[in-house]
Amino acid sequence: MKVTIRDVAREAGVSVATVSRVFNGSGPVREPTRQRILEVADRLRYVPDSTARSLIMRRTGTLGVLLPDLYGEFFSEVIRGIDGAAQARGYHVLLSSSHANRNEIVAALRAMRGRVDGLVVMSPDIDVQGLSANLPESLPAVLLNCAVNGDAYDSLNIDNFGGAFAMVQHLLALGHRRIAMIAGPERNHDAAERLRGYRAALEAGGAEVRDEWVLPGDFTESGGHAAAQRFLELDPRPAAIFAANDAMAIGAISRLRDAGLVVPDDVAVAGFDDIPIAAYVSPPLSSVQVAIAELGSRAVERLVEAIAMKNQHVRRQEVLPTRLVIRASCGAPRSR
Amino acid sequence: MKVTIRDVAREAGVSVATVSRVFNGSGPVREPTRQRILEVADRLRYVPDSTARSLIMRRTGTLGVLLPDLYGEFFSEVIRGIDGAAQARGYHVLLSSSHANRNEIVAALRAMRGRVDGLVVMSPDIDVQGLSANLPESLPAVLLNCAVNGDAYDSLNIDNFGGAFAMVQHLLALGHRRIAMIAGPERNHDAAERLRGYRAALEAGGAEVRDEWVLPGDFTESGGHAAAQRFLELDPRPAAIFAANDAMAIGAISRLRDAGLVVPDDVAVAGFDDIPIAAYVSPPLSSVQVAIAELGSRAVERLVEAIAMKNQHVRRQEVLPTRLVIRASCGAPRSR
DNA sequence: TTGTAGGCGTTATCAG
DNA sequence: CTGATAACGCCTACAA
Repeated sequence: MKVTIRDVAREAGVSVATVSRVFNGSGPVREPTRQRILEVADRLRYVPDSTARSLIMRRTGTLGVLLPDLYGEFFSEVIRGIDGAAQARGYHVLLSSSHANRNEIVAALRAMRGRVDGLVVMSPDIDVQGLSANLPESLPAVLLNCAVNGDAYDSLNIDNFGGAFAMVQHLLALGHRRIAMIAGPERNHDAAERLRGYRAALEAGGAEVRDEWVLPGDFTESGGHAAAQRFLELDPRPAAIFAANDAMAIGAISRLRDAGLVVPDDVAVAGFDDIPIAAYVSPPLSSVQVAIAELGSRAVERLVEAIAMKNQHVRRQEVLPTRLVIRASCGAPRSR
Repeated sequence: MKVTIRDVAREAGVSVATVSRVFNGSGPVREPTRQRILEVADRLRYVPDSTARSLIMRRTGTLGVLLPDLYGEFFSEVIRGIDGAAQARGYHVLLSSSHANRNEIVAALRAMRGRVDGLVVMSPDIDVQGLSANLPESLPAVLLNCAVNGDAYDSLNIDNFGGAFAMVQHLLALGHRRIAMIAGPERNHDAAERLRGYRAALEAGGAEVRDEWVLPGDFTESGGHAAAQRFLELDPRPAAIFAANDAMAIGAISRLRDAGLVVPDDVAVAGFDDIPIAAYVSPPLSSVQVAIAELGSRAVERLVEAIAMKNQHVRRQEVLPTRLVIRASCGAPRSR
């Protein structure tokens, strides 16, 4: 049978209240009594039942994390950041990932109700409106990479627009005039912002903007590969490609190489995210660096704060800066 | 205030027992009554409190997952497999990752006690013995990639030895006689097995085995990069490199290229894991494919089974097969 | 078919 | 300082 606080109390010759006080540091307990209780508890291998605790304390000590169907290193880095920060603050992490559409997110959200003290929700799919209807007002939450409209939620975003703008600006400065883009998923917020940054930079630089130069993609290597295929059929063919993320950039480079093109001599390529592997591919990939792990840890910090404040705090919309990392893949165009 | 089962009962003019029966499908309830209760519950937005449920039912509906400090795509794939399988079976996933040493694993293990119905533990660090002392006998568990000694635990392993053996055998068949290896972390079980497979294949093939050809590594790209640096200083220099994982293989290729060497013409390279990106790097990387996501989902399947059987089932030690994926990076040596 | 009442293991509020 | 005892929200015999 399971050993409960009663067993310890009986064995130590005290009441359950005293045992409880010892384990919670609440209320005073005479030192000898304390020692005896601790000794007995240890001998009996007593561990407080966390379920019973959360029932009466109305606190689970758990943070819920809802993630979409993420790929590769981005996913693991975000989790690493979240998990690390949560552990540091004494919280557990209840993870639910691979949610493709809103219905799945909402379902997962309901399933987590009551099991967590707060929620980190990453839902780059554009419709957050429906989400808000299913987010209990009482449950603290931090939104990650969402198209957040007003100041109704705590949110954390990457500076997608600024990063894309800066990278395209850099490509222009290198002398590339015709720049294609491999876009991210249709309804993805990050993807949309990066596309917007691309367009804005082209306009600001007085470069040509053509719809046919925006190739559809899906954030995967194979998607980038397929997009590069379409790129090859373009006429005239742009001199550079800006991919909405690194995975697609790498997939694209693979296809270009198969076609006998040399990056960056024939086509310059740049990505977004600066995943760890970007520095090691061939040629090393220029990218827009975002502190992925920090995105996760920062979200947890904010969430824990919101929980402590019992939601009586001021909601903030934070935007994490990006940084250009220039490597060989976007080298200056072949001089002529 | 929170809406409880009592509120629903009162509002519907029945007892809490009936409401409970409706929500659990336990016991018979007259249809009209059922409908009325459901309607009231819906209107009141009643959701059963999972904490109270698990307290009395002695079941949390949650699976604990303990992972070491994993890198990149391997990590995300395992999680994807675990999470998917858990969701499919109606379980939640409590994640705790980035555990470097045994102490941390043990601490996380204690912290999870009582919060989960079972445990998936991945602990490739060689000392499982200490782990067993801290695993409550009553808690079902499945060990992943552990150096499991006997049949005391349910376990799941990759065929590290067989995969490494097959790949090195393939390199030998291509005509490479001198083959170096970039090893994984010192105390890592998978790494040790892959090294053993490498050595066995060399011996079986009558090829030379030299300790200096085993370069230390740590499963990261930068580790592979550094190992390749040491490889370049070898004299005579082997014609091929077998890296204990893909990340290191990619890091190594990067360093070789910087040195002006062409893969596979000057040096053949092969990796292990076959992470998704392996097919898209330059040159495409030959690797040993393991169904990473399946490793995770299979573990969950086994765990759920163990939970259902209340640990009264026969423990099994399962080994997942690997498959050689040959791409350009290990092409035949330059003819001469 | 439905209701009553006794826990599940803790914490918290009072008295003592 | 310590001990009863009432919640916390729910499930489940046992009765009716």
